[in-house]
Amino acid sequence: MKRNARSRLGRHTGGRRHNGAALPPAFYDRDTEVVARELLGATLWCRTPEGVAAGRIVETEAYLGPHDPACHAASGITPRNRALHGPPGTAYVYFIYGVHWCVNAVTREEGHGSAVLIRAIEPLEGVELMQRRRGRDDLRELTNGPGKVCQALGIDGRFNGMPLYRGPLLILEGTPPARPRIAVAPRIGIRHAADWPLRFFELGNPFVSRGAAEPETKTTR
DNA sequence: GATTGGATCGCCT
DNA sequence: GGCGATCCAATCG
Repeated sequence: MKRNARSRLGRHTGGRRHNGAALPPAFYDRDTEVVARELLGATLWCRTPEGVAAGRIVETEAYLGPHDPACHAASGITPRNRALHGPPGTAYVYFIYGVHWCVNAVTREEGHGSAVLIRAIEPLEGVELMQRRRGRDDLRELTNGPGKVCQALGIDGRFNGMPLYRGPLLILEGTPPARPRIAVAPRIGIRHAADWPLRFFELGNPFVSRGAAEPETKTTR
Protein backbone atom coordinates (compact mmCIF):
# COMPACT_ATOMS: atom_id res chain seq x y z
CA MET A 1 0.00 0.00 0.00
CA LYS A 2 2.77 2.36 0.95
CA ARG A 3 4.71 1.04 -1.99
CA ASN A 4 1.85 1.91 -4.31
CA ALA A 5 1.58 5.42 -2.94
CA ARG A 6 5.26 6.08 -3.40
CA SER A 7 5.50 4.69 -6.88
CA ARG A 8 2.49 6.79 -7.80
CA LEU A 9 4.12 9.94 -6.51
CA GLY A 10 7.24 9.15 -8.44
CA ARG A 11 5.42 8.21 -11.59
CA HIS A 12 3.24 11.27 -11.86
CA THR A 13 5.35 14.20 -10.82
CA GLY A 14 7.28 14.39 -14.04
CA GLY A 15 4.63 16.21 -16.05
CA ARG A 16 3.97 13.34 -18.44
CA ARG A 17 1.68 13.67 -21.44
CA HIS A 18 -1.68 11.99 -21.56
CA ASN A 19 -3.22 11.34 -24.92
CA GLY A 20 -6.51 9.85 -23.81
CA ALA A 21 -9.57 10.89 -25.78
CA ALA A 22 -12.23 13.01 -24.13
CA LEU A 23 -15.03 10.96 -22.60
CA PRO A 24 -18.08 11.41 -24.88
CA PRO A 25 -21.56 12.56 -23.78
CA ALA A 26 -22.77 8.94 -23.90
CA PHE A 27 -20.37 8.10 -21.06
CA TYR A 28 -22.28 10.48 -18.81
CA ASP A 29 -25.75 9.48 -20.01
CA ARG A 30 -25.90 6.53 -17.60
CA ASP A 31 -26.61 5.70 -13.97
CA THR A 32 -24.91 8.34 -11.83
CA GLU A 33 -23.27 5.90 -9.41
CA VAL A 34 -21.73 4.01 -12.32
CA VAL A 35 -20.37 7.22 -13.78
CA ALA A 36 -18.99 8.25 -10.37
CA ARG A 37 -17.12 4.94 -10.10
CA GLU A 38 -15.86 4.99 -13.66
CA LEU A 39 -14.60 8.57 -13.46
CA LEU A 40 -11.98 7.31 -11.00
CA GLY A 41 -8.75 7.19 -12.98
CA ALA A 42 -9.87 9.61 -15.69
CA THR A 43 -7.97 12.86 -16.25
CA LEU A 44 -9.41 16.27 -15.39
CA TRP A 45 -7.65 18.77 -17.67
CA CYS A 46 -7.96 22.55 -17.77
CA ARG A 47 -6.40 25.20 -19.98
CA THR A 48 -6.41 28.89 -19.11
CA PRO A 49 -4.26 31.79 -20.35
CA GLU A 50 -1.87 30.92 -17.50
CA GLY A 51 -1.29 27.43 -18.84
CA VAL A 52 -2.45 23.82 -18.56
CA ALA A 53 -3.05 21.94 -15.32
CA ALA A 54 -4.37 18.41 -15.04
CA GLY A 55 -4.72 15.47 -12.69
CA ARG A 56 -6.02 11.95 -12.28
CA ILE A 57 -9.43 11.75 -10.58
CA VAL A 58 -9.14 9.75 -7.36
CA GLU A 59 -12.32 10.72 -5.44
CA THR A 60 -15.91 11.43 -6.53
CA GLU A 61 -19.40 11.74 -5.09
CA ALA A 62 -22.72 10.93 -6.79
CA TYR A 63 -25.68 13.32 -6.49
CA LEU A 64 -28.79 11.59 -7.70
CA GLY A 65 -31.19 14.31 -8.81
CA PRO A 66 -34.44 15.74 -7.40
CA HIS A 67 -35.11 12.79 -5.08
CA ASP A 68 -31.70 13.00 -3.43
CA PRO A 69 -32.10 15.47 -0.52
CA ALA A 70 -28.42 16.41 -0.67
CA CYS A 71 -28.52 17.24 -4.39
CA HIS A 72 -28.97 20.84 -5.52
CA ALA A 73 -31.72 19.61 -7.84
CA ALA A 74 -33.84 18.77 -4.79
CA SER A 75 -35.03 22.37 -4.65
CA GLY A 76 -36.04 22.56 -8.29
CA ILE A 77 -34.47 24.49 -11.13
CA THR A 78 -32.99 27.86 -10.16
CA PRO A 79 -30.57 30.23 -11.91
CA ARG A 80 -27.78 28.81 -9.80
CA ASN A 81 -28.32 25.14 -10.63
CA ARG A 82 -29.44 25.55 -14.23
CA ALA A 83 -26.32 23.86 -15.63
CA LEU A 84 -27.02 20.84 -13.39
CA HIS A 85 -30.10 20.25 -15.54
CA GLY A 86 -28.19 20.51 -18.81
CA PRO A 87 -27.22 17.64 -21.13
CA PRO A 88 -24.94 14.82 -19.96
CA GLY A 89 -21.27 15.79 -19.97
CA THR A 90 -21.94 19.40 -18.96
CA ALA A 91 -19.76 21.06 -16.29
CA TYR A 92 -21.76 22.25 -13.28
CA VAL A 93 -19.57 24.70 -11.37
CA TYR A 94 -20.95 26.44 -8.29
CA PHE A 95 -19.71 28.69 -5.51
CA ILE A 96 -19.93 27.45 -1.93
CA TYR A 97 -19.39 28.86 1.56
CA GLY A 98 -18.65 32.22 0.04
CA VAL A 99 -15.15 30.98 -0.64
CA HIS A 100 -14.81 27.96 -2.89
CA TRP A 101 -15.74 26.68 -6.32
CA CYS A 102 -16.74 23.05 -6.90
CA VAL A 103 -16.87 21.22 -10.24
CA ASN A 104 -19.33 18.49 -11.20
CA ALA A 105 -20.00 16.42 -14.32
CA VAL A 106 -23.70 16.31 -15.23
CA THR A 107 -25.07 12.78 -15.71
CA ARG A 108 -28.14 11.07 -17.20
CA GLU A 109 -30.57 12.64 -19.64
CA GLU A 110 -30.95 16.38 -20.01
CA GLY A 111 -33.26 17.81 -17.37
CA HIS A 112 -32.72 15.07 -14.80
CA GLY A 113 -30.54 17.14 -12.48
CA SER A 114 -27.94 14.58 -11.38
CA ALA A 115 -24.17 14.92 -11.35
CA VAL A 116 -20.83 13.67 -10.04
CA LEU A 117 -18.77 15.96 -7.80
CA ILE A 118 -15.02 15.72 -8.36
CA ARG A 119 -13.54 15.84 -4.87
CA ALA A 120 -9.86 15.08 -5.42
CA ILE A 121 -7.28 14.53 -8.16
CA GLU A 122 -3.68 13.42 -8.27
CA PRO A 123 -1.49 16.12 -9.89
CA LEU A 124 -0.24 15.10 -13.35
CA GLU A 125 0.61 18.23 -15.30
CA GLY A 126 1.21 21.90 -14.48
CA VAL A 127 2.39 21.23 -10.94
CA GLU A 128 4.21 24.56 -10.70
CA LEU A 129 1.12 26.44 -11.86
CA MET A 130 -0.98 24.60 -9.30
CA GLN A 131 1.52 25.36 -6.55
CA ARG A 132 1.44 29.03 -7.45
CA ARG A 133 -2.34 29.19 -7.51
CA ARG A 134 -2.66 27.32 -4.22
CA GLY A 135 0.14 29.15 -2.48
CA ARG A 136 1.71 25.94 -1.22
CA ASP A 137 4.26 23.42 -2.41
CA ASP A 138 3.22 20.14 -0.78
CA LEU A 139 1.85 17.97 -3.60
CA ARG A 140 -0.64 16.31 -1.31
CA GLU A 141 -2.16 19.66 -0.38
CA LEU A 142 -2.68 20.88 -3.93
CA THR A 143 -5.85 19.06 -4.94
CA ASN A 144 -7.15 16.90 -2.05
CA GLY A 145 -10.57 18.52 -1.77
CA PRO A 146 -13.18 19.91 -4.19
CA GLY A 147 -12.38 23.57 -3.51
CA LYS A 148 -8.67 22.89 -3.82
CA VAL A 149 -9.14 21.11 -7.16
CA CYS A 150 -10.86 24.16 -8.62
CA GLN A 151 -8.33 26.62 -7.21
CA ALA A 152 -5.38 24.57 -8.50
CA LEU A 153 -6.85 24.17 -11.99
CA GLY A 154 -8.22 27.71 -12.27
CA ILE A 155 -11.83 26.52 -12.52
CA ASP A 156 -14.48 29.10 -11.65
CA GLY A 157 -17.95 30.20 -12.74
CA ARG A 158 -16.77 30.94 -16.27
CA PHE A 159 -16.66 27.19 -16.88
CA ASN A 160 -20.21 26.59 -15.63
CA GLY A 161 -22.37 25.06 -18.37
CA MET A 162 -19.49 24.22 -20.70
CA PRO A 163 -19.17 20.73 -22.21
CA LEU A 164 -16.51 18.48 -20.70
CA TYR A 165 -15.66 16.81 -24.02
CA ARG A 166 -14.48 19.88 -26.00
CA GLY A 167 -13.05 23.23 -25.04
CA PRO A 168 -10.74 24.38 -22.27
CA LEU A 169 -12.07 22.08 -19.56
CA LEU A 170 -11.94 18.35 -20.34
CA ILE A 171 -12.25 14.92 -18.83
CA LEU A 172 -10.05 12.42 -20.68
CA GLU A 173 -9.74 8.66 -20.65
CA GLY A 174 -7.24 7.54 -18.04
CA THR A 175 -6.12 4.59 -15.98
CA PRO A 176 -8.86 3.27 -13.66
CA PRO A 177 -7.94 1.78 -10.30
CA ALA A 178 -8.23 -1.97 -9.93
CA ARG A 179 -11.77 -2.66 -8.83
CA PRO A 180 -10.84 -4.04 -5.40
CA ARG A 181 -9.11 -0.76 -4.71
CA ILE A 182 -12.29 1.32 -4.97
CA ALA A 183 -13.76 2.25 -1.59
CA VAL A 184 -17.35 3.33 -0.92
CA ALA A 185 -18.33 5.65 1.94
CA PRO A 186 -20.90 8.31 2.91
CA ARG A 187 -20.63 11.72 1.29
CA ILE A 188 -18.81 14.49 3.13
CA GLY A 189 -20.11 17.78 4.47
CA ILE A 190 -23.82 17.33 3.81
CA ARG A 191 -26.80 17.54 6.19
CA HIS A 192 -29.43 15.47 4.44
CA ALA A 193 -29.02 11.83 3.40
CA ALA A 194 -25.75 11.92 5.31
CA ASP A 195 -25.45 8.12 5.45
CA TRP A 196 -26.01 7.30 1.78
CA PRO A 197 -22.85 5.52 0.53
CA LEU A 198 -22.27 7.60 -2.58
CA ARG A 199 -18.65 8.63 -2.18
CA PHE A 200 -16.07 6.69 -4.18
CA PHE A 201 -12.31 6.87 -3.91
CA GLU A 202 -9.17 4.94 -4.66
CA LEU A 203 -8.17 3.10 -1.52
CA GLY A 204 -4.70 4.00 -0.28
CA ASN A 205 -4.21 6.88 -2.70
CA PRO A 206 -2.38 9.70 -0.90
CA PHE A 207 -4.24 12.42 -2.81
CA VAL A 208 -7.72 11.53 -1.51
CA SER A 209 -9.24 14.28 0.67
CA ARG A 210 -9.65 12.04 3.70
CA GLY A 211 -9.97 8.40 4.72
CA ALA A 212 -7.54 7.11 2.15
CA ALA A 213 -6.90 4.02 4.22
CA GLU A 214 -9.93 3.88 6.53
CA PRO A 215 -10.14 0.27 7.63
CA GLU A 216 -13.93 0.32 7.98
CA THR A 217 -14.80 1.56 4.52
CA LYS A 218 -16.22 -1.08 2.26
CA THR A 219 -14.36 -2.09 -0.84
CA THR A 220 -16.26 -3.27 -3.87
CA ARG A 221 -16.36 -6.93 -4.74
C1' DG B 1 -34.09 44.64 1.70
C1' DA B 2 -32.63 41.42 5.31
C1' DT B 3 -31.63 36.95 6.93
C1' DT B 4 -29.74 32.48 6.88
C1' DG B 5 -27.25 28.48 5.72
C1' DG B 6 -24.07 26.00 2.85
C1' DA B 7 -21.53 19.32 -1.55
C1' DT B 8 -15.07 23.90 2.34
C1' DC B 9 -10.56 25.23 3.82
C1' DG B 10 -6.80 26.36 6.82
C1' DC B 11 -5.19 27.41 11.17
C1' DC B 12 -5.31 26.59 15.89
C1' DT B 13 -5.15 23.57 19.90
C1' DG C 1 -10.86 17.62 15.67
C1' DG C 2 -12.76 22.26 16.49
C1' DC C 3 -13.84 26.67 14.72
C1' DG C 4 -13.79 31.11 12.22
C1' DA C 5 -13.55 33.15 7.64
C1' DT C 6 -16.33 34.73 3.99
C1' DC C 7 -20.13 35.74 0.50
C1' DC C 8 -23.52 34.06 -2.74
C1' DA C 9 -28.20 32.54 -3.56
C1' DA C 10 -32.48 31.22 -1.83
C1' DT C 11 -36.09 32.45 1.00
C1' DC C 12 -38.91 35.42 3.56
C1' DG C 13 -41.13 39.86 4.72
